[in-house]
Amino acid sequence: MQSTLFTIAEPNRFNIIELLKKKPRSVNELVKELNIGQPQVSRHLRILSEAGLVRVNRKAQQRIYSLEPKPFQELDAWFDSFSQLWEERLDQFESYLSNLERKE
Amino acid sequence: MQSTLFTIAEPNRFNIIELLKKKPRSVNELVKELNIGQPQVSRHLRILSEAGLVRVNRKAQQRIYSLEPKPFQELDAWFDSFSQLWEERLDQFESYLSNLERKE
DNA sequence: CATTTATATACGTTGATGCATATATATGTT
DNA sequence: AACATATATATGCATCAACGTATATAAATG
Repeated sequence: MQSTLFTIAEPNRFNIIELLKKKPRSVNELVKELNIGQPQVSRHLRILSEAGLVRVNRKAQQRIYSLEPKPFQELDAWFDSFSQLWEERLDQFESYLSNLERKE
Repeated sequence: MQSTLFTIAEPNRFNIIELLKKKPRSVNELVKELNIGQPQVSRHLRILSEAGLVRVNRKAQQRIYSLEPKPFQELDAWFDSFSQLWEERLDQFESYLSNLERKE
């Protein structure tokens, strides 16, 4: 799951993911919307594919790429586990407030 | 927010974050729990600090590092935006099911 | 079957990043 | 003030990953 994060963090791959989140696209569509060459797009798609983040569907000569939900679910869950962070801080703030009250 | 992701994706920084999530720690505590040298830990903490992911509190010679909640909240929200992915798939599955029923 | 369109791969170059070693700074202790 | 502890920074080196160019494969079309 940590390697998933690494894969997503690369700026171009991040942009590809943002585009694919809206709707599946062919390689050429991605090339037009990004500012990198076709070989780079193909290469990043390959990396995303090997990481299990996208799936491919053939349509004539085109390859239509779309996002694979599972890894994103996992990361979503991981980031949820940080919610304790701000909840604890809120608790601390509340006990600070009740201390104030006691003093008054 | 994308740069935040990039900062987190580095394996050692990821581990540091996992440790700090449990509780704040001094540099030396982190050094003992990770398999890298003190200068590297300090360097990664600096990067995390500049990215606004951690805060420092001095305690004698020690520097106690802890996580800053905001950026994690942001990423949590970003990954939530992917939930549409699997919900849509679920919708498709459901309409597929109701199609089956109609045919029967 | 030759050509066009769509995509993938190979290769060399370059820039970024992490590490180890050495050193600097800051605080505490005697 | 001298020394010890805790942390930060500087530097040189090695590795890795992304890019561009060129080329290969695959499918459609005339």
